[in-house]
Amino acid sequence: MSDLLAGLNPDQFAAVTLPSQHALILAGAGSGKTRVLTTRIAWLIQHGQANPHSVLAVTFTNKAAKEMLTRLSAMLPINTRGMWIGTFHGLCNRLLRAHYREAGLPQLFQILDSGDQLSAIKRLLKNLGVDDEKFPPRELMHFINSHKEQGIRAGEAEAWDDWTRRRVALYAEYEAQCQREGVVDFAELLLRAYELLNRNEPLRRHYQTRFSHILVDEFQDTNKLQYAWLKLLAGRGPGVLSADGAPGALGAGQAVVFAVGDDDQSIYAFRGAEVGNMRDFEREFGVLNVIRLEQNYRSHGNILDAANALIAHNRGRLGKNLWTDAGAGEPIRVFEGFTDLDEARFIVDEVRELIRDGVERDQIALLYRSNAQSRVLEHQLFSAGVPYRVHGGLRFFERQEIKHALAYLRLIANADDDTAFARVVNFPTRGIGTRSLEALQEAAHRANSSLYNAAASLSGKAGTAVGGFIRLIEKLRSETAALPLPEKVEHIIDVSGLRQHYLGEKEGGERLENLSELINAAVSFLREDGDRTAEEGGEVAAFLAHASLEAGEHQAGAGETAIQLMTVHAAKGLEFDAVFLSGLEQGLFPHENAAQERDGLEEERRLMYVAITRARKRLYLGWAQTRMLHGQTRYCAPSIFLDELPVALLSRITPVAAPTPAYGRGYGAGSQATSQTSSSGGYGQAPMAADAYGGLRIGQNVEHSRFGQGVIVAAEGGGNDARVQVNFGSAGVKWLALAYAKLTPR
DNA sequence: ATATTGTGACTTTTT
DNA sequence: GTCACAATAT
Repeated sequence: MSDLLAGLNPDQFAAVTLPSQHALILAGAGSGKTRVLTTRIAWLIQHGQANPHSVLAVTFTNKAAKEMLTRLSAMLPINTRGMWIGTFHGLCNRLLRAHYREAGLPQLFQILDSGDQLSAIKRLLKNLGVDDEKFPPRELMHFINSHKEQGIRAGEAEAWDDWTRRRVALYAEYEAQCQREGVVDFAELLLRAYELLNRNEPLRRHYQTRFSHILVDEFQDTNKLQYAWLKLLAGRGPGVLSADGAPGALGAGQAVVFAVGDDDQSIYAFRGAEVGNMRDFEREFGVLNVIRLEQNYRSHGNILDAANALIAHNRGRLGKNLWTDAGAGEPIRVFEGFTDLDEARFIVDEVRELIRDGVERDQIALLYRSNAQSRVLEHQLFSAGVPYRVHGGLRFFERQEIKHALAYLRLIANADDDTAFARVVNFPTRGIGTRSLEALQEAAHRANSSLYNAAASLSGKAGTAVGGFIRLIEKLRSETAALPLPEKVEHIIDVSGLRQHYLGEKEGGERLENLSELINAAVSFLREDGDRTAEEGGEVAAFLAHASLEAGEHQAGAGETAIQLMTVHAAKGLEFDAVFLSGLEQGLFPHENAAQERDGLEEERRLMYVAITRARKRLYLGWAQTRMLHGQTRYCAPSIFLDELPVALLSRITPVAAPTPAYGRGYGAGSQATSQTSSSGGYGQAPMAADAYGGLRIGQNVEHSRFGQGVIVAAEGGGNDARVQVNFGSAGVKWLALAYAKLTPR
């Protein structure tokens, strides 16, 4: 009973047992956020403040939602199945399925994932004969989505110039097309659900009365629309997107909102997240309870101190300082490579040492700012024979063979789904080329009908290829009507010719495996979520929604434990014993594009903060003087973030050589006097010992007895093999072995 | 209908 | 440098 609260620290305890009033929990990294959130729900239920039916808890990822459900069922002897715990999109889907008529949707409406949405837009542009040079589909997609995320329909969108007027018109056309086809994209899911509740008063009252407690995870990542949706459900404000609800006492039909978030970990502003929602929430809900969770259970002291010092450079924070009683631990290791290759080599050497010392492979993470950086690391790991796993990239339900199979399933469920139709009319190829397809588009456009209907009415003319396709779909529909979902899927894969197609393909083996896996996915879907299937429009619709909303793991975790490679974004929420952060260079991290964005540097800094706080015991920060980027060698200065870390916490280790101060910002010129920055341990103005590179570094001017004056443009190797490439101007560019050539620094 | 060549982009990303 | 996508050639 009371062991629910056992082991909570005072702040956590306070948060969990707060009275039924709005609350904002500022939960620092590693402060037990999820635990507090779930225990709060359990506590509310246990103390009769709420019952499972009246709780709504919302997260951003399926993973977080699942985690919450698992923990909750471990804490309480209740059935969590019927509870409204899920992602924003998942819950909106549930709402729309339950009230599809009121929402103006067909019962079996389909959900477009971003890939589907993009092809839908491309198709639209083609149909309308719009020049996709002037209106790039991706740009248009972003335009449409960001409007929807602000709650702005095409009819209400403002346009300042011709181009935008045109884009608004296309937005309207796109809305019409989706409506005609009975499909909704991700943003539409939220906007529809919002509008449904907003317009339909009885329905709104129903849900407002039903939910007495609303809990929100990762509140700093909510966008405008999500916040508006929350306000609506909480019974705040008349429902106009921008309107304030009057702060004050709770009335009937108002829910208590418990929001958990960390403004310092807001790293998704680029996709519409509004940290400002936290302040707005505090103000608009008249939040009386703001609790800070600052005790960190993850990292050693030095790591936390570094994180705190770094994030202190941001302005307008809600304020928070992490601490731990775990002790200072090891210093943060800072290393520097001549090239990105050097950096990678060093990392891999160090990784191998860690493994030798008994660190579990999956407790080691290699983090980077952008995906392109993984290449060098992967290469080195591969040659060293260290097993690794790269996160990100194609996910299960995004694979083409899976999308094809699902498109057949979609088409059977909803013949108006043109996206699905276009995907598989000629896959596997059945002689329906571009020409017949254009004729179909034309006919469909004229009749204002779906491609399928156009094809069906056109195919009356003899046994055309198109007719064959229609008959195939009809056949599939009738043959599979009575089959349970997994058999339906299997039958479709066989009869559509997909299996046959991949059987004949050279590299089709993996695709065939994936198709079999899809059947398994259907089986486990029924096993795990089968009970909600009825309220979401039947097995097929529920499964398809599942496929769109939960794109599946990135890759099957193939047995062996492996080093983890991922972007810093992908690492949010995870933790590792040892973390390597590579590419700490100006222009890369912070990324150069961030400089153009409002508060771009601050978001980059938060990203760095997230990266640092992933580490439990050991943290490595690395950078390289030169890096191959876009096929060109770039000369790099160390990241400004390195300068923002207290020198006392760092230990400089330079793998190849300790170079001299030379060029660029951060060294020599300017920063020497104040050089807290790049001095101390290993480099900076410290006198150079004789070493492999003789105190030379890239960008440095040198003199050679025969070639004259030059500048070092590259370096490789170390020790006796150390070589540098020098541009001597008119004398040419030479590689020189340092063991032989006499180079004098200038 | 498929193979080949060319062109351009290229931060981060869940749903 | 390399990937994806599109226009062109076979």
